[in-house]
Amino acid sequence: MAYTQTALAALAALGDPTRRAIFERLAARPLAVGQLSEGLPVTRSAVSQHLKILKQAGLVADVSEGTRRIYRLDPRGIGAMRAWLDGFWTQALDDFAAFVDQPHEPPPQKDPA
Amino acid sequence: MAYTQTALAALAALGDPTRRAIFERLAARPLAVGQLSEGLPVTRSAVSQHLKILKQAGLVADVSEGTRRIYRLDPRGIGAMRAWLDGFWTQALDDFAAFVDQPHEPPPQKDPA
DNA sequence: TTTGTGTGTAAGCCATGGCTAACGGTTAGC
DNA sequence: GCTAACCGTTAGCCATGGCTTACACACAAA
Repeated sequence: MAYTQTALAALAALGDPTRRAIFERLAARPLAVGQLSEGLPVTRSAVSQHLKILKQAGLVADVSEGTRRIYRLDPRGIGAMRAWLDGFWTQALDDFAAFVDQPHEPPPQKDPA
Repeated sequence: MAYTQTALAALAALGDPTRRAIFERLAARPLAVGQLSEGLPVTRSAVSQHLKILKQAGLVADVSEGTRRIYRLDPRGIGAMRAWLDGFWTQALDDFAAFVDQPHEPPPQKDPA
């Protein structure tokens, strides 16, 4: 499960509101750094720093186009997060069903050691 | 799309490493707060504060069991995150395919207004 | 009621990290 | 060559938030 590290980095990256805004903005269409910063309440420098983190997390990818640098979504980070979440999805449903079906189940023992 | 707010709160909550550790620990099995803090490098008080945030994000749910309080995973928050991610998944694949199929596509215009 | 267990909460400290300003580097065009 | 446009990086400031300590509340057993 080598995707775990990528998934954790992606989760940490998308924990910041500004990075989520950048991510959602790139989902609409690929953009250069300057265009990206125009619609955001922070400096182009801040956007560049966030893009570095998003890129390391596998959430975005960039392509040089002359002097400009076009950023777009990268499926790798998103896929890693999806796989990570799916691991808990069925487990959460099972736990939920257990509490519904057996509400009087004794609680887990204090120290099974 | 009322799940968006829940998804954003869940993303912000899982951005913290300690909260991810709590979340993964609860995925193994439901636990009380005391048991939860025993396996973590922080105080029980810190765990309680994190659980409050995770609960508000719809990621965990709790049930009173005498004086103890059993926490388990809540499918709602996880489902909201999955739905939020799926909205970008196909878009990311499309963007990726566009860059692969047409690498010489002209960059987006500077200001379409 | 009294005692002990289990938990949530408030106050405060302090490190993490997001932000701006300034600089340096690269490319395109003249 | 020179100039302009675009971007990444650094240094440093400062607010956010995670942590601990101490306190307050709820429940169970005696």
